[in-house]
Amino acid sequence: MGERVTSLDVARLAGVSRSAVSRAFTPGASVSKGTAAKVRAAAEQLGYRPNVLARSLLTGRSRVIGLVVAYLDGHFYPGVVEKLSNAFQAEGYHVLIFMASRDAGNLDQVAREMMDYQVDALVLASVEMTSDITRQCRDTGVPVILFNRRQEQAGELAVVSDNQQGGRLVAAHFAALGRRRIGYIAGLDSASTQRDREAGFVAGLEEAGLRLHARASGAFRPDQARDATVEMFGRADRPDAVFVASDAMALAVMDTLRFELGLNVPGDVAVAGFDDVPIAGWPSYRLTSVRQDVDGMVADTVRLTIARVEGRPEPAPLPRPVTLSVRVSTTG
Amino acid sequence: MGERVTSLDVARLAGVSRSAVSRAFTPGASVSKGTAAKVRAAAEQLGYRPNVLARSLLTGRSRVIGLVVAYLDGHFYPGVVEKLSNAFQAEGYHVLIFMASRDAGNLDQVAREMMDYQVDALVLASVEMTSDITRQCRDTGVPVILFNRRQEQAGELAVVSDNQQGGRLVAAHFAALGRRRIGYIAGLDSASTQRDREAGFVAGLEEAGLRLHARASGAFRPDQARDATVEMFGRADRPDAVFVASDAMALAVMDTLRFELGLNVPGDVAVAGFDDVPIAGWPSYRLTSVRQDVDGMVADTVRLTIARVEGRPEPAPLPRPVTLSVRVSTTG
DNA sequence: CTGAAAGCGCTTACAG
DNA sequence: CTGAAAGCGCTTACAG
Repeated sequence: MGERVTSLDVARLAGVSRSAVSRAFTPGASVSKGTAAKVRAAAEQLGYRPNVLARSLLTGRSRVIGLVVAYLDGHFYPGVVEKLSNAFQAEGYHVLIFMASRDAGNLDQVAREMMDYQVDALVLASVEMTSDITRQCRDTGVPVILFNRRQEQAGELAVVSDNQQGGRLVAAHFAALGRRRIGYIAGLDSASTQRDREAGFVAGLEEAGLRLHARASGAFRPDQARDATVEMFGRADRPDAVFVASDAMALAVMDTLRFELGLNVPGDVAVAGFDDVPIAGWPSYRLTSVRQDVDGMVADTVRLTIARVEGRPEPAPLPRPVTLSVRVSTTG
Repeated sequence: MGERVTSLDVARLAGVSRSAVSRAFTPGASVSKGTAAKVRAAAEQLGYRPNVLARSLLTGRSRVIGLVVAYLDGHFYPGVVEKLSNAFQAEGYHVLIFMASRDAGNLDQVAREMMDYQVDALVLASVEMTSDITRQCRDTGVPVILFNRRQEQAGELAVVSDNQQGGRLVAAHFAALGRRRIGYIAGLDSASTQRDREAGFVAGLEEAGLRLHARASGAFRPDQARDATVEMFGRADRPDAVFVASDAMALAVMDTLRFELGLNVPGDVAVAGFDDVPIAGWPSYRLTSVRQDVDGMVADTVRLTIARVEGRPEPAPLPRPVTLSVRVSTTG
């Protein structure tokens, strides 16, 4: 180990006190130009950098945000993690990432461990059960922000898209295309995204004088979406359009329709998804999909999180508008 | 904020000293059963958990590993991040994630910030320039482990696949299929993965009495891979087989060949990639690809990292063997 | 503007 | 096995 350089070493070399060193590294602290310059020179020479842990112990602020994610394989959350990290970094915060197992069985332990690290706030993305974890954090006074999930419970801060509007857009699109036998492949019902997307979709169908013709659940899993597709399209009166609650499932649904069931998309079936992940635009798929404003959601999340960490009573942002990326999978 | 519960609060309630509380939370410390039980009961009642920051300050160990990644959109690294996080969590470590921008321009700053957080080690994945960062860390005595990258410089610890062997496998496969006009679409030459894959591929061709017919660079970017494909296959004497240095590019190459150039895969051109990402197996692609043993690499990385953190002189592991997942894109 | 002193919450020799 | 004391590296009122 290289000998750890402390503020005292710098102070001695610069001929000032430890307080002065600390001030020289604190933006806006009252320190004369000369002192600051001497400190900076000495610090440079010794390779000194303040120990963030020691600072955190004093200030009670770690400038670390705990980010809990469960799925990194659905093509949606990797981009989210990247953008959240970058955005927090730009604000002088850093991200401690915790993987929750898919069944959320270890969520309590994860929550405790994050608290142990004195994170300033917790951002939960792609996590199913959040009641326990949020209660724990509230007791400790650590703000919790849900990303892409609402929680009915009072007092939860959530950043979401207008998922209902997304469902409604797809319904209107299907209706305008003249499709009549409409199917829906759902995500996990424990997720507000699933419930909102379906509610909006069904409402949109009703507005167009239509109703749901078939429904199955793919639980946000490609393999289960495949099974749901086989079952839904193996029946006599199969749908001529299907809305799938996420692209991760919708891509599997397209593959199943085309390669297993020999159906033409969109000739036999129009397919629409949700998230507009990069692959949706690839030539092999050209999947019509509801696009979330991820950049906007990330910006809202960072602003909301930092406000809460700093004790400002920033209100939860409005749901972000979504748009429909119309592609060949519905229009031919 | 909920009042912070400290070890002193617990000590008072349990009628013991702070030392006893500390020992009750330190596995293997000498403390009587009775005392430990009293402490545990009091801690439970107060909701006490030790402050990891304070402990780190004393012990000089944060049990935090800094993970630097640049690309989270190539379908390969998200799985890596997930597996690394899980594996470190299982060993009682946690992962502070830092996004390096693609051009690595902010790598120095990222390195400094990680040091500020007193990470116990640094794992660098998908990072191009690593010389500065590794030197900085060596000065501080923080171990640096490269994931999926070698560095020629002495003393670097790297965990890699046998990339040369991967290239060789593809060459032998193409030769066995009777392909003669062989193309290669390269990644960034600054990456050892690129250089090793190409070297192995060329060596394998030579062993089969073949040589490279065409070469272009896609720089590990799908869009540049598309351009390279258009150029390589727009010429008269186009290849009848092409090896692409990563699946992220290979999938784009397949799309370009089929949908832009109207070529049949593998009828006109056999295509092989590297990484065997999940999409490679999807019905729309069925891409032959070199599979890396990611689980093995992760295990090596965690073992190596922890050994170094604990001061044990674990040697760098051998390159992990790779296998070829043969699919329709080469065999029809 | 500057320094001495106290203290953040914990662990660890040191005695007993 | 147990407790009192020192100290990890820093910041922050408090005087000056």
